[in-house]
Amino acid sequence: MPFVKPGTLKAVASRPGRRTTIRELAEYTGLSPAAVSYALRGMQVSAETERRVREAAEELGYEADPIARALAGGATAVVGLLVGSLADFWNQELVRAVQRELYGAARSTLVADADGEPARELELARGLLDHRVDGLVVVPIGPASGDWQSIAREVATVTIGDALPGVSAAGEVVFDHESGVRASLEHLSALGHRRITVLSWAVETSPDREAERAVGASAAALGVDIDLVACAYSLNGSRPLALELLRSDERPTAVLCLSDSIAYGVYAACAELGLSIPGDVSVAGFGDHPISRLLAPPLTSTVWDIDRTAEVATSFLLQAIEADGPQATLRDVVEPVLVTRASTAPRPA
Amino acid sequence: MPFVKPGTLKAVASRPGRRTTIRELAEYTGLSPAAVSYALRGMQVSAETERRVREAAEELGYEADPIARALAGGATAVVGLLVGSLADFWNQELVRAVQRELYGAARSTLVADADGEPARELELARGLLDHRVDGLVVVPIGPASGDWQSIAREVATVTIGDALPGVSAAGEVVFDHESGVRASLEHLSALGHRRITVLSWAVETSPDREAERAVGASAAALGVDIDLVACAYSLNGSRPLALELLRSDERPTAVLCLSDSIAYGVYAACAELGLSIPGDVSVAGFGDHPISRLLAPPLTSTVWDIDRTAEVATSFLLQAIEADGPQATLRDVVEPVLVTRASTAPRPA
DNA sequence: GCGGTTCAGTGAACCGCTTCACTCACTATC
DNA sequence: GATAGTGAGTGAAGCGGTTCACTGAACCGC
Repeated sequence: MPFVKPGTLKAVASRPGRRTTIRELAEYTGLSPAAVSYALRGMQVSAETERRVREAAEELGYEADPIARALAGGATAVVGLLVGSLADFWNQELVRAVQRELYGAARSTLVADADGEPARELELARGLLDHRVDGLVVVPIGPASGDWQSIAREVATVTIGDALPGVSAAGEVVFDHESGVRASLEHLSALGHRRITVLSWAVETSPDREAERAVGASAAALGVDIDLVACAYSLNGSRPLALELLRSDERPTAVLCLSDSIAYGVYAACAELGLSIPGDVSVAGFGDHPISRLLAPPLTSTVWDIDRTAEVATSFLLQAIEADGPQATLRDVVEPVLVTRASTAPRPA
Repeated sequence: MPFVKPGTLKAVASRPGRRTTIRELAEYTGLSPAAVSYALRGMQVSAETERRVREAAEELGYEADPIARALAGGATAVVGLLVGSLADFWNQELVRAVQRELYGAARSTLVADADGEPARELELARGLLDHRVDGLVVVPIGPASGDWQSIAREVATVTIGDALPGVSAAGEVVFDHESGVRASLEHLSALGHRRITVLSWAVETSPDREAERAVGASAAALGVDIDLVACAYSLNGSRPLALELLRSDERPTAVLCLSDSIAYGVYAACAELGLSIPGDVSVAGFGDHPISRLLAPPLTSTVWDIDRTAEVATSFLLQAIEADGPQATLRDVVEPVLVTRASTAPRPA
């Protein structure tokens, strides 16, 4: 609480050396520390006592120490946020949005960044647990595993984007990747593109992901040729790859990037090579970061509503934390909306 | 440590229910918990004992519990990162960069976002302290105050961007705003602009900031008219303001935005109003976010090297944490580099 | 051979909160 | 009217480290 709620400041600032402890509060109210502890959490005590304790807490500016509370097994009001890559702009926005929601719920955020390496995910998650986070929000990039299951059993866990199959998380906000991919490929196909390169960060890390499977399925249905290529998750990561790709003899006429950040790298590469978008190559993104519409040219992309995603995920998490026991998995599917802008155009003759 | 260092995973995963404690390790080695504690931190014990303890720790997969350590007054390996606004893209990148540096130093990050409200800063900083962060990285937006001084005394604090005057922080990575502003205004002035609007997020929150003072000084020297306008720190915040500004009868011919994010809002507004950049209005940013060069048109901006800033700030912080006592303030000045791109052009006739 | 250091290691208190097991007073039950 | 049952509150034992004050042995020089 103190981390985010008003009122703290004055109190803490006015302490001479150290903060008020529960024992002092107990002494002040003439109760035992145990009673105070219960009262503050609204358990076991009479209404009258609770009122008295709260009043005293107010007067003395008492705020429970999150660290002590954590050690004793209580809640910390800290939530862990584990993202696959902070270099990805969509994820950056997500962090902001989740942070904001959690601030509203009087909780702070321990952020961990797997930096594109799936192998780090579990390690980071464990680290978050070591810090006694009350809950975990994960944007997974790696495969599910038994370790995840055991983590999900230990702490309320909500996934965003892809679910962790076989893991009974407290909540899942999943993207309907399949329909997003299909819509994008249909769009490009309708523009006459027959050879499309799909750049995905997940090709190697979780190749059986829905999105990648959808690529194959849609391609078959549409009769287009697809090159599915693994690509780092960021502007700087995708630029070199895009350069190589666009320099090759068999340059595709269209590139679908499974993240806007990747598309930005393609833009940078095109600029370097003097290629025109969409004159020489059409580019589509995924996620629709707020900046994408401002690019030259504005990027065709698929909207995954960041604020709503964060809001739903947070609400799932808070519900799970309150419930404090295994519940049925809360689930929400985010439907994509394809926004066509000037970065995609009919295939050049 | 466990948060980030390899080796943890196996160990922790293999625990049946709970992790190894220092007492178990003591029993295993035949020493007292105190000796083990000292040994693990390389104090007071013989080399032989230290070796034995480390070996045993390895075998048992022992990792100190950060929470218990924190309560007892030790280090947590958590660093607090307080930014003025996570809605600002430059700050988002900074968070990523700092995170990355800290990961390299086996530390995790508690992120707090003042969301553009200076009044929240201190409260959030206090909250970070409650969580016993070993250090604090602050990108301040509000004024300095005695409270900051007391915080800086309690924990190693490094500021980025603006310093907190009067506060003896452990480190300061300051931007040479003055020279950045001067270069930008000279550039616009040289292009013939005589009425320039400067959009700054700091006008109200810290009006005596160097950057804002520099605006006045440079304007006088160059003989241009300046409107210094307060503006929220993000795309969505600046767009409405920009709309209003550009719709007015006295539309400026040039806008200098003291953050690229603000410039993005101006871009969005121009798009809505059908105004051409730089045909109708020249726009310059500040910070040079990696995306700025990809906009339509590419944004003239002032480079503040994010990765280097993060690197220096982190190294200052780590030095201060190691030193663990008041030292002289470490200081680094980041020099701006103006990059002129297509968003600025001669004043329309 | 003796007082004085130094070094390695010990025991116990403590950080501030939670919770278990228990008491005590009071009410409901037969 | 004795017994069980309940609700409110207490005491003390943790949680897993750190650290202070202390002991015992080895070493020092004279």
